[in-house]
Amino acid sequence: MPKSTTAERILDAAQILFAIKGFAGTSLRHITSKAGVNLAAVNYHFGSKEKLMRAVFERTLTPFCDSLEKQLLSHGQSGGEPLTLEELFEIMVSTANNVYGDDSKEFSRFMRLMGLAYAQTQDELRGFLGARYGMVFRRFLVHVKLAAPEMPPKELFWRIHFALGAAVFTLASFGGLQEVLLNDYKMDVGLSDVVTRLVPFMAAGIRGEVEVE
Amino acid sequence: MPKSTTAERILDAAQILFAIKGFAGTSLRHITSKAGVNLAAVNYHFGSKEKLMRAVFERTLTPFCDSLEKQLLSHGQSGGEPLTLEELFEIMVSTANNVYGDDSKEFSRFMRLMGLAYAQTQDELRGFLGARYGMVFRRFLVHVKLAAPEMPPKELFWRIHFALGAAVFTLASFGGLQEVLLNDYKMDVGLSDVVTRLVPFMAAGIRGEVEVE
DNA sequence: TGTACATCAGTGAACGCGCGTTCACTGATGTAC
DNA sequence: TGTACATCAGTGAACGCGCGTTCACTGATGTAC
Repeated sequence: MPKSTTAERILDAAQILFAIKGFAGTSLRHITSKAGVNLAAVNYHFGSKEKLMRAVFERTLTPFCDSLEKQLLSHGQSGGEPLTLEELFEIMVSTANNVYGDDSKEFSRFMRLMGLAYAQTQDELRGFLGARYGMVFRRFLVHVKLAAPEMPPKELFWRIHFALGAAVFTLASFGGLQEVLLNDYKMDVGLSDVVTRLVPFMAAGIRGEVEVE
Repeated sequence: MPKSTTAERILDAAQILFAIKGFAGTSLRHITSKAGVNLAAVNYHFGSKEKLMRAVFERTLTPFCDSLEKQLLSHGQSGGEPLTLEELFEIMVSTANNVYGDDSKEFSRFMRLMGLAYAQTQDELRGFLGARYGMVFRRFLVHVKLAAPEMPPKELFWRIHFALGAAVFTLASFGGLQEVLLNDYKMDVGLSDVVTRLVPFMAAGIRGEVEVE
């Protein structure tokens, strides 16, 4: 029935389990039994658990970053007005939507992985991600600077991370928060609902008056 | 030389290691060897690794939450003007400063633990923290609502989580970001620097115009 | 005051278990002559 | 076309290791009579 290859099945299972239990909390036996493949297949296809984790991140991040980069480049060379903060964030959102479709489960999983990546300062994952995807991030920063030219670089640096934090943190815990809202407020919300609220929040936070320095 | 008790030494070591490597990634042997105590002492004093983790969170969170609650209560019953968003966040900051002194290492560690707690939806830790500290959080929410009375509750719910996300995420990764700033921008920043920028960001984000619903 | 017993803090060694990884092996498919 | 060999995907079983936990034990301190 499943047409996917062994390597793909492993990646699928690993992505789901890493997002739930974290890297150290997920064993290769969990992954292979969920994927319905032989235990030794992980080391055969990926070499080690560590390399499997990189492959999971790479498979998730690469389509998103490639697509985002293309969007940013096309806006950068048109020579017109620089993008506003709202437009920039909307580009990120629509890129994510294009890549992950309307599968909010997968999107949430991706965000949980990103949150985990940040949580794990310790190991070499951060270095790997920085080396692999740092350029896209820096290109994005350039656009943010153009959108808020009067902001001191240091202040802007922090505000961008505040905004990213708000996004990653909220979207990674989306499942849990959705539950709270349903139980305490009797309100059912979708992921797109949150994203729609997130964009103006980030833009307003970044644009706010500079109070120090 | 060390006057602290065995249980305290274990808590100290566990807090540091959990913050760095996460819960699953830290073994009791790491903890006890760092603490310089016998391996069996963890189960003697705490019963299990799981209960040790709860004790770590409890020791870190309780002084902060107790102090915060006292502050909020004293402002709540004075019957004067409701607190502004900035004042509310400043209360959080000054409470944290009072509790953790100016030891930014300890503060960062605390934030990393909070980030980890959010990252781990899976296990029962979230439930434990919700049951133990939910009331302080709800009391804080009441004050936020008073500070932004015209905001629809659902919108406010999300914006508060956006703001918390910005805070937790940034402060948890403070060490790493500090390094980036030093390498790429040749700028050395302290924790208080970031907190000072964080408060207006959160306030501006929450106060921003409502665009949907 | 002395003695018997209880409680407490801590220890050393072992327990079974699940971990990531390795290895010899199978069987199918592709390639060379 | 047939045969020999190489490559590839996958497997089953075992490897040693570190894991959390347990247990019988020690020695110091406290309490009762």
